[in-house]
Amino acid sequence: MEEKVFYITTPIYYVNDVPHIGNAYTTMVADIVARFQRLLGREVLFATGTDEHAIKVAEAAEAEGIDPKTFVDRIAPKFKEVWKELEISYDDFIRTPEPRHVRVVQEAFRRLRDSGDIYRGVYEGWYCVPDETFFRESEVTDGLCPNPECRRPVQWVQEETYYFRLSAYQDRLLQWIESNPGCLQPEFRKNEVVSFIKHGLQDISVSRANRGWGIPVPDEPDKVIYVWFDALLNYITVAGWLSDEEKFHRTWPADLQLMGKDIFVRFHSTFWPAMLMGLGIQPPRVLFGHGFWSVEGEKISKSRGNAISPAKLAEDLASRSGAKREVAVDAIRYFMVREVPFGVDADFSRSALVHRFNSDLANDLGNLLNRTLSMVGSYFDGVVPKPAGVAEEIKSEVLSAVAECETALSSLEFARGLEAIWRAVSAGNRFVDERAPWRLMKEGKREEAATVLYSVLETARIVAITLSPVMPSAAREIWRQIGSPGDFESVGWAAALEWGVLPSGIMTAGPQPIFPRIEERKREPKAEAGAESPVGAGFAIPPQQAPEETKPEAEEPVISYDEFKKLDIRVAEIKSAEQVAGTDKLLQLTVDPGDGERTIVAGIAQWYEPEKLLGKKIVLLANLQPAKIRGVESRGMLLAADVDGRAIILTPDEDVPSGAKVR
RNA sequence: GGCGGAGUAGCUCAGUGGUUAGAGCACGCGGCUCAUACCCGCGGAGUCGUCGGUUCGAGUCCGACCUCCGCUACCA
Repeated sequence: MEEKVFYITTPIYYVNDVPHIGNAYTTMVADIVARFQRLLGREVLFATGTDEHAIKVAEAAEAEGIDPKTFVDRIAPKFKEVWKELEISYDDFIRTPEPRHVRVVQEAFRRLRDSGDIYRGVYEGWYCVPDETFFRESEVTDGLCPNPECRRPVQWVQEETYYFRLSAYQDRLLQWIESNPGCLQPEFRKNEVVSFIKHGLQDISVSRANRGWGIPVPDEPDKVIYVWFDALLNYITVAGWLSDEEKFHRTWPADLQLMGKDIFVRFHSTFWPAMLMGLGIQPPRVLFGHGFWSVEGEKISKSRGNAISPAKLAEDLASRSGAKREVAVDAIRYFMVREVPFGVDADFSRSALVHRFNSDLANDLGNLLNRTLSMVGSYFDGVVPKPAGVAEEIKSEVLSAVAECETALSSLEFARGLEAIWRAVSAGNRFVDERAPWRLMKEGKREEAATVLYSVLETARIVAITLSPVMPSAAREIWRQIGSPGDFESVGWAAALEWGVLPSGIMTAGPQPIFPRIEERKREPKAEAGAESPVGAGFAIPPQQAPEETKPEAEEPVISYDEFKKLDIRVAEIKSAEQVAGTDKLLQLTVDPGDGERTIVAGIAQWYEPEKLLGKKIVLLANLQPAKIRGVESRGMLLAADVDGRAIILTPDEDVPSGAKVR
């Protein structure tokens, strides 16, 4: 008997949405799972695709004066391009207009109609064309679509339509959920589904008037099939339903269907399994509704213009760090599954990405490889040394990390899996530190040094394997640099469970930093972490406004310690001072806050003479947004006591060096 | 309004009723010098949201309340 194929799906995406960080996330996660399963030796079918029959699509085409098919034929390939850039290893890419799919949809419709699950009725009420959604009379109060994202005018329609008897599946759905623990994940979203179903399910309209785009209802060409009915069925089209029964038998039910939380409850956890039940097909094994990404704390929306393109983001990251483009893609994949537990909402911020990149990838992993290969180069001519024995302590740490990683990845706990890998990385760094091969070499203990370095290379080999589902290119590069022979693509997870596989005597490729550190600002690394840099600091994330400033605060505002930490206040020496031409209050000062001279403008001319200020130590707010005052750029603010409008400069109680931090 | 979840270190979070509540990051100090100014070690005055209860013992169980979030319903 042939083994079940591991079948994993993403939703199929609307073709009028270019992939952004949100829907790329679903696809990246699916890719990670697919690669992991292949690594474990499973045959995998990983499917994604495009949903092209929406009325929105037809309208967008019309707006450009072309027919819908031409329109989608132009857009759909762009998805493939983006997925390729993001290293998405899909096996099948389905487009809903494909004949194999049209046939499935029509046949499913016909069968459900024959069995009575789809019946003819009349719909009367409000209809929102762009949303393709019907609303009850009570829901529409002002003639506008009740969907707050939409709010466009609705139409009163009265038409014959087909309904799917969703209401009949209430008990069967609840029973399915109850008797299949884990079929709806995460758990807290399962509860939402149960609660939704228990409130009562209404039959759902599954046809629309034919406006020249969509899959026609069998025998009734004046109607087309509702896009969700159409779209959901893609999952069984790909699996071979009606076209390849043998394949379908090996593939269905899907092992994992991933999607965002927005389409989890109503569509994937309710309508979809009910449709399958009506067709006599098993529901999928696991449906997973993950959380949403915000960007710099704000909801992703086209109108805000913060729907960042992951490909563009990778390009920017690459250019800022000097990493190869595919490594930058890997870094983004890493960030998105490492930053938060899978399932919950998360925020994508530039500073968090840079932080992860520098500390996890560059410092911990990259540098481990770099320092090791560098020593192998200088002590052993770049040849993998022969160990004198097995270093049990690091071996056991690494192998237990692998075991935990496997458990975690199997249960979709990616962050935990990566934490486990990083424990192996840390073990490597600690081992190098404790054994200090540079000291061993000085003491002439060459064999011991060989054992240490070999052990770390072995750690790197194992890390490369376990990391490869998340970071395929970086993993391949690690593999190459340590000189590991053989085709990396054909290595399996089992090779990570064994210690001592890397052959001695082979040449390494020498250290070439895979993740070059991103040096953001040379002189103020501390303030950088939390601060939002106001001026174009790279990355395609638009600068944010500061909304908290606009709220009127009647009471004395309180700031958190965190906010205080953002202030970079330092002692600075005044090097020169002169009146700003044409003003009577402003002095232009050259000050040295410890990192070189800079110019600031201060409104103290009425009380201080320029000559007397020379050499004086003042207190400077150094990271105030630069401003041009009377044509002079001021990069900082002198702090002074305000006594009835008069400024009194603050100076240190004792002489302190320029640059001393004030806190 | 109903249902559900969350509230633990500066931040993000772990934490089967059982000694002095943990991890990572950040911060501070020390060490090392192979390495991408990296890495390693050490450190912490936490009302475990509030109040009450059960218990020999509660971050953990129960009740009430406060705050935030999600889903759902907006029907007297």
